[in-house]
Amino acid sequence: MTGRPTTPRGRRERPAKPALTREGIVAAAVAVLRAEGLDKVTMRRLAQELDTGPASLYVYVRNTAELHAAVLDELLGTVGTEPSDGDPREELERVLMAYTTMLMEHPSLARSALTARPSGPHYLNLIETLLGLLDACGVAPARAAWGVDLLLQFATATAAEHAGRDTSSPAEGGEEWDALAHALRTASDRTHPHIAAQAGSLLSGGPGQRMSWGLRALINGIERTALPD
Amino acid sequence: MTGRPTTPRGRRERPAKPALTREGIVAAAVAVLRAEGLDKVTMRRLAQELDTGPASLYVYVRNTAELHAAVLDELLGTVGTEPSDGDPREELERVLMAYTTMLMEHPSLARSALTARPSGPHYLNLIETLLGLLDACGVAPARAAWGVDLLLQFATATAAEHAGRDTSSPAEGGEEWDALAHALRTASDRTHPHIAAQAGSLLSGGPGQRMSWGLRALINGIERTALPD
DNA sequence: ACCTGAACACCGTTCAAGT
DNA sequence: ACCTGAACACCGTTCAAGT
Repeated sequence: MTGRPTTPRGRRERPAKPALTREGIVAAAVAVLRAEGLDKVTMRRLAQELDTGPASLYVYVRNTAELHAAVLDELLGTVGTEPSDGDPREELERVLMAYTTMLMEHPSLARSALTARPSGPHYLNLIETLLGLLDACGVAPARAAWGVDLLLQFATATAAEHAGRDTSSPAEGGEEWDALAHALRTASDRTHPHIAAQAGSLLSGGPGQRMSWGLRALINGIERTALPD
Repeated sequence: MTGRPTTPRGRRERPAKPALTREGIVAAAVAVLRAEGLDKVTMRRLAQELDTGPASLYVYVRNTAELHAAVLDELLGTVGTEPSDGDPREELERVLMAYTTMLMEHPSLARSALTARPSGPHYLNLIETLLGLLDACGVAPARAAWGVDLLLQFATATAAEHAGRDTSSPAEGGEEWDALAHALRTASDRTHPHIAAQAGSLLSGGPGQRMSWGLRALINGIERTALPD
């Protein structure tokens, strides 16, 4: 019974408890996010994963919100931002759809992103890309600058709305939404004539159609609306 | 030492532990929200407030998210929805500003609202009002129906973005935002030419101006963008 | 049916102490 | 400087048992 000494010289037994770094923490966070969702990405859980105590993480990360923002910037690396040669409007739609699709796989991360915006390199690249595309669409630069905010907010919020619906709790979020759908469908045309008349339209369209229409409406609005002096 | 009998007959000693009802729970939740913010509106805290155990609340409320949605619908009662005679565009802006302003006093509630939409009477009234105003602006009914979603999402998300900044933690959220502002200001014009050129515009404007411009852009976009067939 | 105590399985963050 | 154990002050939700 000599096997498996508890303090071996060999470096291969375990990854040998890698030194704690911000990158290591973020990488572990991304792994836990992919495997089990954002609400397992907690200080305590990460500490456990990295074989230390939660207090140690606070040397590298200010708080949970900052950690989530760093995770999002990391995932943003997935969203392609290579320049393209096609119609800039279509490209704009494509990039924002890609961003939204990525966030929809982690809707609770989208929720975080609304409050704690990332400021990492990938997020900057995304902003740069969007400004370039709006410019290519002929939108005045100052409008484009404010417009980027609007577009990113729309994409983020759209993804955030799906939190609770998809991954973690298939029941919960769905029921809230059903409650609203039911209320709209059964609204009295005496007290709520417009709702009663438009119930069909209010509930029509899939998420993709809504998103796509919303983006086009936003872009149309941005290029036509003058900034305040 | 006879004072303060522990089981008095008089009904005035305390409010006599009012019977548990959904309304009572929501009312207590609103009170706690006003006094101490949403993150004190917890099942445990409410139970304590109502002189019972947390388990008892689950008879009337499915979970915390549903409770928060009910609280929001309650607060929506504050947002005036009386018909007006002025310019419908201005009125539209006024109503949505009022909605946003209300939510900004409780930004974390806005965050909840993005996921768990209310479906109570006050929310329905708001939708009805918005549909009416878009109609008065001459927007085609089906576009108005999809547009209401866009407008409410924008207003809610704008309020939600301020969570963490204002009430609870004056430091935290501000620092995240500063990080982005700093990154934009110092972006290299070699790698990020558009950002470098537009840094001023990207960071200009107060929340009120941004909100107002965003609403106008949205309305312009909504009335000009055809629905998919 | 309604209500409850107690338990299960967690959280974020801080701080004094160690190395 | 970096790292840690332990503590403080909480959470949501469920369940078996009572009335």
